[in-house]
Amino acid sequence: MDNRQLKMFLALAQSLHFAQASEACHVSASTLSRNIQSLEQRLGVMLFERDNRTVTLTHHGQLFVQYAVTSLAQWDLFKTSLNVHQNELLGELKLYCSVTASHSFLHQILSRYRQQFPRVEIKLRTGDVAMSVSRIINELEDMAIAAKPDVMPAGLAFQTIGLSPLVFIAPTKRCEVQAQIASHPAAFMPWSELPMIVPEQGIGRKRLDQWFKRKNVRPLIYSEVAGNEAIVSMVSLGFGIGVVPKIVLDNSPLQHLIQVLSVSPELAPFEVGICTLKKRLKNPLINSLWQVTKEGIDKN
Amino acid sequence: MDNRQLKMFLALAQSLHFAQASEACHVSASTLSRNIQSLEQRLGVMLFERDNRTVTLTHHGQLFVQYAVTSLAQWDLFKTSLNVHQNELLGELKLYCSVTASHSFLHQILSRYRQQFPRVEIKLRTGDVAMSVSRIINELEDMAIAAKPDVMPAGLAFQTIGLSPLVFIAPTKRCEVQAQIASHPAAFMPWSELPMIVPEQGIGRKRLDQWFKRKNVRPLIYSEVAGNEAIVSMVSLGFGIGVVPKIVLDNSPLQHLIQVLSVSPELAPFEVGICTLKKRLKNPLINSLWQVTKEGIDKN
DNA sequence: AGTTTATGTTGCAAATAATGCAACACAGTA
DNA sequence: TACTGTGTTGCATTATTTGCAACATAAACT
Repeated sequence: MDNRQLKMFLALAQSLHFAQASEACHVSASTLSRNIQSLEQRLGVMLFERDNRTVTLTHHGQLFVQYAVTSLAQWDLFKTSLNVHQNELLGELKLYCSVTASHSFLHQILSRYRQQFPRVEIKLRTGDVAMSVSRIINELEDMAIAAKPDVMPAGLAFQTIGLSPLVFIAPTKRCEVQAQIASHPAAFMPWSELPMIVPEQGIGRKRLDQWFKRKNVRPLIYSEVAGNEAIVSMVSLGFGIGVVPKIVLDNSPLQHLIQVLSVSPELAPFEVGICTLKKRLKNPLINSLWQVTKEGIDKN
Repeated sequence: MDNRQLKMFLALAQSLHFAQASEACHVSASTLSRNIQSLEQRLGVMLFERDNRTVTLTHHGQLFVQYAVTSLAQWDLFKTSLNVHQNELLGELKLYCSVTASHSFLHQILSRYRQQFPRVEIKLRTGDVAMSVSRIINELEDMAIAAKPDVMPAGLAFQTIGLSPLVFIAPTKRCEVQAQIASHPAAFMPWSELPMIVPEQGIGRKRLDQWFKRKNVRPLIYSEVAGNEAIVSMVSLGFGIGVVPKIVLDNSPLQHLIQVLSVSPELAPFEVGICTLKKRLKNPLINSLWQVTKEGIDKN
């Protein structure tokens, strides 16, 4: 029937555990539950036996596994066969993203992409993620990995790839800043006296400004820099406190010099995705990466 | 991917005409158009060549026809195989509907149903369609063909099968009523002087009452009867004017004695469907007919 | 026994997506 | 030129899907 539903079914058939399967499919347990119910209703048969403690496949469920597997395989097969007949998509694609994104999100996408479209030359340019959207709109790039803007510019197509919490970071090595932090409990941090390293622009900056405003604190801005990696560097050297998406930290060789501060309220997470101009989605080159990305989201 | 979309695609591939195909699928042309677009986008390939005058399958489209056909066939196959393993659903199903419905809608559904579930005994009872819902709610019947109520009673599952305009009918043979009608143009019909044969209760009655109220006319009710077929009889005999769903007329052996009056505004059409209690949908017997009905809707 | 933990399901409000109408664009025809 | 037939698109409406929170249930501790 519907591939998404088949995938959910298979995930559950494999793990026999709603919570795990739902996580694997990036949906809530209730969604999974209701999708299975709908499948069962359409087939007029129970697929799983659940007794609130264990989940097991019924006989019909086992048969349906076979169906689901072959059905999904045939879909993949067909799509692959299209590529063959397409005589190899050829051309070049200008892609922009931050250093971090190139290590994490982009890497998995591109590796899949390259298998399917080996003849497309990817021109990858890295830079500050805050610039992504404007570079797309000005058509300096074909596509970009970007943070989801709070208000989506008209004509921009955005597809979320993942979330990353936005966290406060501080140096761990002994220094003035570190001393200030160590001498106060988290709830009484003297924000107006702590030097901040803040992004020059972009979502991170906006979130931070709002956060301080809400706390009614005027921050002490030590310096404004471009690029999340730069923030990590500055902070690790003891210049002050910074704010970066957690994923930047995870990929940083400097992470052992950094500690995450717990603050309240937490900052809203960073939403990372791939974007391009809507009108350019018709371009086969651009569409190809767009589609591969879309499928990549559920496949892990 | 999604069966509904595959069916739309095949319908279009067959007729090569959006308007026709969309009608065959019971959707608007715009819906069909957008579904095809979405399919094309997901595949990253054009399936049809349209030049605003003609529609033709592309090469990729032709390949996709094969895929779609086998994919749908396999789904059907699987569902059939379930029935085999189900070792024949067995039991009896109490079904209620009007005489007319038994001739039209129900007939096609039951013929398909019987093929799939030959061992289920259908206890069919016919009667006034206006009684359907109450008989269901009181569990006198398992399922019923009914007119969709204006406000759906809680716990009632209703699935629309088709629409039928609600029309005014009058006798064609020479008689007093016929003379009155013939002597007035449609726009100046003397409604307060024409004898009406009206349904005792049900949707038809409500619609009619509203219609007169809106026209600010107090109708001359000659008699109140139960059952649309009864209305046709009375009208054909010259007792007065009636209101019935057009489908009743189409199936009546008396239709040559009847004329349809055009009125303004037209009455909202009658919505016919199958209904049962929601909680009873879990019953495999009831569910089986429910599902067969659901699939029957798109298959013509 | 009583509490805690683990797990699937359901009510409900909010977010998303699908739909049809009406307007539009475009190309033959009268 | 006006008109007709055809597919597409903007937009408001409707229907569906979703996730959170509350619930229900059963095992495992204490």
